[in-house]
Amino acid sequence: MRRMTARPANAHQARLLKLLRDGGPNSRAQLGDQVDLSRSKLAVEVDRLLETGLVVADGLAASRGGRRSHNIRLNPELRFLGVDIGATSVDVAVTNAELEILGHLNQPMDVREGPVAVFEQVLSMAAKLKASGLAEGFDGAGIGVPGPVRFPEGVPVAPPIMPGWDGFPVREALSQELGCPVMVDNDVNLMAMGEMHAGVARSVGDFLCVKIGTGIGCGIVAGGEVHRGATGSAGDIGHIQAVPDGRPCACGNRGCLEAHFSGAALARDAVEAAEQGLSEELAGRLEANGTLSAVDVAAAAAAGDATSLDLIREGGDRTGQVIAGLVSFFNPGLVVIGGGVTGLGHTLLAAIRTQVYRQSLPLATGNLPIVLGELGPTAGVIGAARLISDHLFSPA
Amino acid sequence: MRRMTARPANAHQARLLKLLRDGGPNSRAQLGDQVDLSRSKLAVEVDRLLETGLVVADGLAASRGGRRSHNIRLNPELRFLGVDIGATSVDVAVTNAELEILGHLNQPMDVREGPVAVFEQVLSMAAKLKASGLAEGFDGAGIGVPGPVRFPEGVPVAPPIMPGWDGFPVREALSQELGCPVMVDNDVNLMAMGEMHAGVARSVGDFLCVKIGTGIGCGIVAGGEVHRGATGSAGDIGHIQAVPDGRPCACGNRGCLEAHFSGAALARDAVEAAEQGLSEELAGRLEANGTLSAVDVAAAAAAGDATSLDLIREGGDRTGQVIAGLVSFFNPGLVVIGGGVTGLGHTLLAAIRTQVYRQSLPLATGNLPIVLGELGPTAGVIGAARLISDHLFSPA
DNA sequence: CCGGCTTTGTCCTGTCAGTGGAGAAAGTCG
DNA sequence: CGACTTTCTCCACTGACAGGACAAAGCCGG
Repeated sequence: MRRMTARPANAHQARLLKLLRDGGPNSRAQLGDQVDLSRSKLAVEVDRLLETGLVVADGLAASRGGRRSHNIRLNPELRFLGVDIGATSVDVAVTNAELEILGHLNQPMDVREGPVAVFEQVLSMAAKLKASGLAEGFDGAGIGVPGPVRFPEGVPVAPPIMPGWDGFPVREALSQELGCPVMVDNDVNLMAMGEMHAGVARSVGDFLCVKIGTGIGCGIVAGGEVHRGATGSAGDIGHIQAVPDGRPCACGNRGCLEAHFSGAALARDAVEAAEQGLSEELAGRLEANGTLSAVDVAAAAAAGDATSLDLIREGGDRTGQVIAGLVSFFNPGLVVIGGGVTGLGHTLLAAIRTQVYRQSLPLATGNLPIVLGELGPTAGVIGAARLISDHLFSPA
Repeated sequence: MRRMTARPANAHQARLLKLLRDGGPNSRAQLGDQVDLSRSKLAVEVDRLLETGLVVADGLAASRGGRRSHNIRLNPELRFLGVDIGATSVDVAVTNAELEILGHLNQPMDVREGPVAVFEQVLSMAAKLKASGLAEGFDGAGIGVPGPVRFPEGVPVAPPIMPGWDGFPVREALSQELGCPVMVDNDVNLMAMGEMHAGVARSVGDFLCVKIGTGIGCGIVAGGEVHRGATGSAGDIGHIQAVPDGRPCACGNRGCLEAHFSGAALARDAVEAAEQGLSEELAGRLEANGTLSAVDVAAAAAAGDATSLDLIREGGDRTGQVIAGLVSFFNPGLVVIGGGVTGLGHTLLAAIRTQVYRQSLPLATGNLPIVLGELGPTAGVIGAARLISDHLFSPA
């Protein structure tokens, strides 16, 4: 199949495409109910969309007591590629135009190997997905990187944990390789978009999405729009001071949140605890694997290891204190916790909640749910697909 | 004169009104350059606005080498009332439709006297402004209160420092008394709007406006729009923890920013220092007045008093630490410092800057101006007038 | 099988917003 | 006084859109 190149010609068409994406197949009449256009005008726009091939009419729906309606849906052959580059792994997924995941691959990989090596990996994963028959090509791709991005250009800027990526033209390079439009964003923003599209944050206008993985970041959604900040570094909360004169951080300061709690910090603390003989559980795991990760701590905690539970609780306290400040400041309607360490589950969540509810003002916390993300590792790739679909489903 | 009741009939008219408000008088041709409409269409819309009386054509401009143009301007008889209720004083100003202040009154008053007493005061000040011939009536009023507001209804909610105001229908009551439309917002948000309209934040899309007065608050502007949060309490940063296990705060917690630095905290610390004999300068002033305020500390500091300078510096450090976190989180393009304690001037500013530049990431601070507000005590009333004019200059 | 009823989709006409060109009005300048 | 410029007005043409009439296609009960 030849890839789609059409874009909606006007705001009406854009609106219709997004309704079909978010609400699934619909009859013309159902669309008319949602879009405040006359039936005639609607019919015209739908016909034009049918001509472009962006949507198709396949078959008739069951009757509801009258003439049967045509099923209007997004072209089922459209394919988006969602790429989520984490600090230590790469996720690549194919979705249809309704952003349903058709195939998903995950591969451990260190971003610090640089853009060239990572791109090679991403492309080979995309090729594998294609080879398995899920796609013949891609109509668009979204990609998230673990650092600040100059959004309009799709270029990472001054990323602390990914040297070598600074200024690398991610958007342009990937667009060239894949032969389709590409949008680039920070991975945390994409997670927020994912949860907003298909996760816990559906229909919430203002929320925060805290991602705790190798580092810590926070997606900010205000009025339904992702807030990226003046230089694309909004949400970079890993280096907010959590502990005065605390642990030294890679950034040069002391007491940064990330230095006290994150996947990396937790692993480090666990190794320390094991070596000091504080926990047999952790020591055993360290001996077995030669190293420890957040997953080990989670497992040890699940097995009742007190030291691990303490580590998690303490980290949750630190994180909760910082989030409490952000809640006072931003007054979100929802806080989503996600990322690798969500395996720590309810021990972590309880600690965070306690701190936030204790420290923030009642008005801000009165009706504030603090919940785990619903989509887990797929939030990023869904958000990435959503990013590019938002772009392609807007008037050119 | 009968008050204006007309509103723009469509988006074009709204756009034109705002251009005239922000850019002053213009010819039809100049308007046409800014609005992307054909001359004919523009002429039609301008004529309709002339019919409504919202704008007037008074006289001809000097020729620029051809036919002289008509001066189109907002009706110079339009009057807005801007009200800024602070914790300890009330500001009331009259503006024309271009939001220029025609008259401004300030009166000390404690908000805790409750809405009835404060309203009486506001109305008498408004009456005095009318009596002095500045206005025959008001076409709209904006009012800021020092606490969270449920914005759509214009009702304060759970305001910590203004008991008795909770749920009081400010908008409705004032609208009834003045006989014109009224909008209500948090005072800090209005300060931000004021600085955005006519102050240092002109043409900045994302910025923070920290107001340090009796308490501390922060106006948040994202994408040119004020962010009010899920329950209207966004920007309430006074109770973010600045010092672990620090001073007890009225809110029940310890170490809140406001407990360590604010007009009230500074006065308290100054009295303490004077009583402990740490500063002759302050002790002298305390003896003279029987009390000390932030103004005294500012004066003492200006006179070189080391203790006062230390107090200011320490407060600036605390505030700077909190702002540093907010800068990392929000990544603003500008930080404005305003409110009563800006009399502390550059000592304060320097301390804040030092902390922010030291603690926030380079990308977020690289090109981040941290400046004092330009409008001083008029920021609030200008912002209030702007609020209601934004409302009235939008299609009904 | 037929006629009333419902729902869906199509067609057509009238209205209104908006464009762009012609030209009138009112200047400047040499 | 005439050539040129700028501003504003008028008018005819286009296209977006609403809303009603109507056709198509189903249901159901008799």
